[in-house]
Amino acid sequence: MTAADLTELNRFTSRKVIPTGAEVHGQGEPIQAYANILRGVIKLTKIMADGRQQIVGLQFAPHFIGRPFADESAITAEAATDMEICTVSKPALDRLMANNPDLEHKLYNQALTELDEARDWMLTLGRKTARERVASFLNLIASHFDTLNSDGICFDLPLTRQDMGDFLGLTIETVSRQMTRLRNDGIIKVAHSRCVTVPSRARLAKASGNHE
Amino acid sequence: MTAADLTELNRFTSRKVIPTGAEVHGQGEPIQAYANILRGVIKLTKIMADGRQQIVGLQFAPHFIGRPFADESAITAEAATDMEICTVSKPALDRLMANNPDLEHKLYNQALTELDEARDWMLTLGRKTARERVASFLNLIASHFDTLNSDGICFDLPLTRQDMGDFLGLTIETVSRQMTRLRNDGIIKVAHSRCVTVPSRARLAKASGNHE
DNA sequence: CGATGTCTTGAAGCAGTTCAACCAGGGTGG
DNA sequence: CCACCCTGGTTGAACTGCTTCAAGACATCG
Repeated sequence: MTAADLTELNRFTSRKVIPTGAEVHGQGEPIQAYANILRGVIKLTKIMADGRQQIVGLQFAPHFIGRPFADESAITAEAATDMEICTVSKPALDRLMANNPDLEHKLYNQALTELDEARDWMLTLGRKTARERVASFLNLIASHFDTLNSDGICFDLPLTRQDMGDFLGLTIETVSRQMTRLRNDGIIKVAHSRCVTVPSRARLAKASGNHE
Repeated sequence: MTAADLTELNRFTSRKVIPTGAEVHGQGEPIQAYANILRGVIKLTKIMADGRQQIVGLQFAPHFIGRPFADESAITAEAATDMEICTVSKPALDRLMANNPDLEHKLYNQALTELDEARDWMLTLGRKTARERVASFLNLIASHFDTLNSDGICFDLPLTRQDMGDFLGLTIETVSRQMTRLRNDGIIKVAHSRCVTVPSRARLAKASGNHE
């Protein structure tokens, strides 16, 4: 967004710090506000009546969260980590968007990116093996937290094993087993179960099925 | 779209009839044109290097096809049935969109709908059983071709069993087996493998896992 | 009619789930 | 300071739902 957009927006926004697990908005509830992520990771989940759960998207800073032009949300947005967000009341942003094609254009672009990501993930869910799925997830996270170290890329996983399972369409046990397999194969190094080092992005990408 | 939009568009469009299996544009190819579906069904697929395939979306008339603001397509768009489309050159529509926030707004809205649909399907791929997936697919088609009959809703499947498998993340054999199971359970009636009758949408929805 | 592509059915195999036990870290309270 | 528990993670063994492989049925078309 441009500085002007942001200044305009700031008049209707409020900054919030929210803890892991907090719900930003719930599935089936009316939408009252949008938000921007300043720090942390949001997970977007869908829940079936019998409790089965699927994470349908992860969003990182400085992403926009919300579903314009709908009264009710079909998904739950929940803090995967401790985070900081900047909320905007729905009517305020809707008004701003109506008068500002440029803003709408930017949000449109983000929606298209999310659509590309969602479709990428559909391939992962529909056609990849458990090992490839876990590698795909690690690869996704690596692409967002690329703290380069002497031994490669190093990062903390923003998700629990349960969340990883819900994102990958697997059980927690399968995720765990595939993590140890990837560790034994030397594709990742694991310090304390949440802290991962990737010596070679290329090898990880290969394990994820993205290249032949 | 408004009549004015359409008139403007028509100056840069050409109508085409294309047969089943024809590629509208291919994965990894530069995007040269958009299109509107007048009749028939488009399948959007992603293919892995080793040949595994996933259909990431189905589009029906009068949907718009294309990925604005990208030079290259990440997916293949292919005719699932014989169809009629109306193509628009990319530069022409891009120009029109830049000068016409209303048009962009409409396309934005469609992208958001596609995003909702993609995320719905992620739940299907990640967490539903084979039976539920096949029922979900039939339910999806039923919602687009609701020719009401004396014995319920009746329609022709626009996809082969292979395509259904690629859409559902299943093999062709599993799709076939679940179709016969749904038939034996009285949830559908099948005339000639492509022609299906649904006596009760409610029972089908229940089998798809959407209600408890 | 054979020939070809699409669909169904059966039997065996296997990847991922389920169930259960165990382990590690990190509060908390006695 | 240690026993306690509690949450999150790992590992093992048995099971099962889907896949794989193989054969046969059905329809359409030259």
